[in-house]
Amino acid sequence: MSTSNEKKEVTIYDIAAALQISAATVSRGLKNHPAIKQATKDRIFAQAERMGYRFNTFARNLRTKRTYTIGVIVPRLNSMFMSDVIAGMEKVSNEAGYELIISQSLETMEKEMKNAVTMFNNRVDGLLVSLAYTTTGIDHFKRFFDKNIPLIFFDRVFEHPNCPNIVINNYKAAYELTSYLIQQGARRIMHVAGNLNRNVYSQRFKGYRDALLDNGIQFQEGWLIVNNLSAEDGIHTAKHIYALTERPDAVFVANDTCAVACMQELKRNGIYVPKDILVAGFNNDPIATVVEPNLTTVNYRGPEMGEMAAKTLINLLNGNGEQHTAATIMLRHELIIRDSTQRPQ
Amino acid sequence: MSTSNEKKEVTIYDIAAALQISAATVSRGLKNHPAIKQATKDRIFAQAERMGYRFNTFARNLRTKRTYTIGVIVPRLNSMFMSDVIAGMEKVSNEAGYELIISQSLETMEKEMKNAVTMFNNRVDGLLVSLAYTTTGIDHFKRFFDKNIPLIFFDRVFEHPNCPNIVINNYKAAYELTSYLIQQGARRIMHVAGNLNRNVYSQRFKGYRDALLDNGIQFQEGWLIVNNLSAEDGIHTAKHIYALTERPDAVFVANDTCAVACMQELKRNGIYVPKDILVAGFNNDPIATVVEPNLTTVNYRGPEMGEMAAKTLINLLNGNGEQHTAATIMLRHELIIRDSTQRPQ
DNA sequence: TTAATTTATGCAACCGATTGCAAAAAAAAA
DNA sequence: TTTTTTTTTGCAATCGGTTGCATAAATTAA
Repeated sequence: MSTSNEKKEVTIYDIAAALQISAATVSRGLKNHPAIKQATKDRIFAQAERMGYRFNTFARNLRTKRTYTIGVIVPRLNSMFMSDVIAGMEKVSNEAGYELIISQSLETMEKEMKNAVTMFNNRVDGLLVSLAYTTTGIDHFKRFFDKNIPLIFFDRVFEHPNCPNIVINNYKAAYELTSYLIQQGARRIMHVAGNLNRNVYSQRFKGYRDALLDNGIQFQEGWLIVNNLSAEDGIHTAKHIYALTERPDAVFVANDTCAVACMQELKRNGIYVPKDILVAGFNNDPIATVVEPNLTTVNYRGPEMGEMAAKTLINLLNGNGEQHTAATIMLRHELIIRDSTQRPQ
Repeated sequence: MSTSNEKKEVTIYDIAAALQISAATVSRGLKNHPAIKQATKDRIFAQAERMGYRFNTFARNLRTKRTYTIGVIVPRLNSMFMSDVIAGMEKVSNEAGYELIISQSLETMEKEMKNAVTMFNNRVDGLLVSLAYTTTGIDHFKRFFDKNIPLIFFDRVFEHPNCPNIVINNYKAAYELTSYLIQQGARRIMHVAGNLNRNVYSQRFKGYRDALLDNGIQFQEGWLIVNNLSAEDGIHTAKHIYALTERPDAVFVANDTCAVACMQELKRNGIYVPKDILVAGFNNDPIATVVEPNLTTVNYRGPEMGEMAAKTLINLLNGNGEQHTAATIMLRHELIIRDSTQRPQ
């Protein structure tokens, strides 16, 4: 095993012995317990410092059965949005004395299940989850419910009596965006969605469809494309559109990655945006301002979502907010209009 | 405190009692110890399942003084590169029975120091670090050296006798890229670098400078711009270039974000890439293939770097590789030539 | 059938902080 | 000075696996 030239670890017993007091006093002193005289505390801290003491989290966890740790499971870390979300969570958590354990499901239910087990074994006090693409149910979180470990979904959520949800109003955002496209003169509007089992995509689809409906446009089956919203899917979508005899005059894609890829492939095939077709995305990724023309999209602030999720969880953990734990918290979004949907007159 | 309607936790003692055997046997059985008869193991596992037993990590950690946890500190999570790195680390770690604790320094030394303390208190068995932008020294890792906790730097590294480094050959990559620009006919080549205290930027600068030198081009002080390589810095850089009386005919920027922003701002000011000026970046971010023209850059595979870093660390932890722990491991990179540097004839 | 091996299991002392309760010390009241 | 009250501090059991060493059980050899 490991090179074991580490010297013996210093414990509160060592400090107690050196100071001729009891370990109990040291334990209390170190955590600033009011029953300990200031003078004693000072001596304890000084001695701890002098001996190079480090607190043993495990001994405490073993005893208290709490870890002051929050588990986070997200599909992927590599988006500005997720990074922002996590930064927000970290801020709130650290201020409240909690640590974060982060893991990514890489969009598969299988990995998500493994992550859940790991989190469970690491005895996180609570869990913040945004569901993977392929997740079909949430039985893998049952153990958390059984043990009364609070679980909060954010962004990609699941309706469950035990779980508050933190989301944006995907329905409304899609409705607004679609209405805007109609207002720009579009009549044949396609929608590229992700897995409709995920709330974010089903809600966006519904918002889109209802906007059509409310504007007297009959939704046609062929206008809906469901795929994984990857860049490759964007290219496929463009090819599909290109091959249509009756082409759409606008496409609303449920994320920016796919929208951008689609737009570029359309352009390569001589279909220009926004001249020939309007394109809009969702998320406001950095690429949206790089692609030409710049992409119209929906922005929602990640830090806010992360903060809200962490705050809600910590309130639950501290026993506050039991009286009024909201089932769903909706954060605000904003439509960002750029050149990709500005029909030239 | 928390709603405490959780039932009593099941322990190996409960399993032992139910099966009329000793806790020691249960403990060994659960971890598949060869000294336990298969039949006994089967009974143990079945009983554990039946009683809803969950392993207590803390009791083990307390006893073994190992956590099977690896700490990871990175500047930011929100890049494809970092996400890839972490995916690679996770793969190798999980296969070897280790968990990852990930935190981001958000490019500041202050946060990095805090993260280091957290990791230390969480008793990670080892640490994988890529340094923040503003980090000026590594005293905050001294406690790890003192306790003989292995620390490996990757990408943004620091030379230290105790720490293996996992990097790419930034010098060579920059040298090759610059040579290529010269070959394309460029003679007045600017370089936009990040903080020169970070190896990645100083090495890229040196590679650039030596390539000039070796091609008989005299490096001029004004050709070097040092900034934070953000998008805003890219715009500033473009404005700076625009204002020059004697403009460069090529710019080599040390990352893609900044390169792209710079390119776009140049374009807005009527300076066209690659007609008027060649632009190259570094990293091969997704935006490099979205911007027009597509950006020439240097690719290096994150997963490989993550895997290598984790492997090296785990070898150290397991006591292998002590005889030949390399001080520096260099991974391969590749020059990716795209339109932004193709001078039209 | 008995002795020599091999295999399987148990004993019990750890790891280090926590905390209810009791007792000692110090301060205030009588 | 004695008694009462308030502060401080200590005792000791507890959390739940782990593991060296000893012993019992099962197998094999004699």
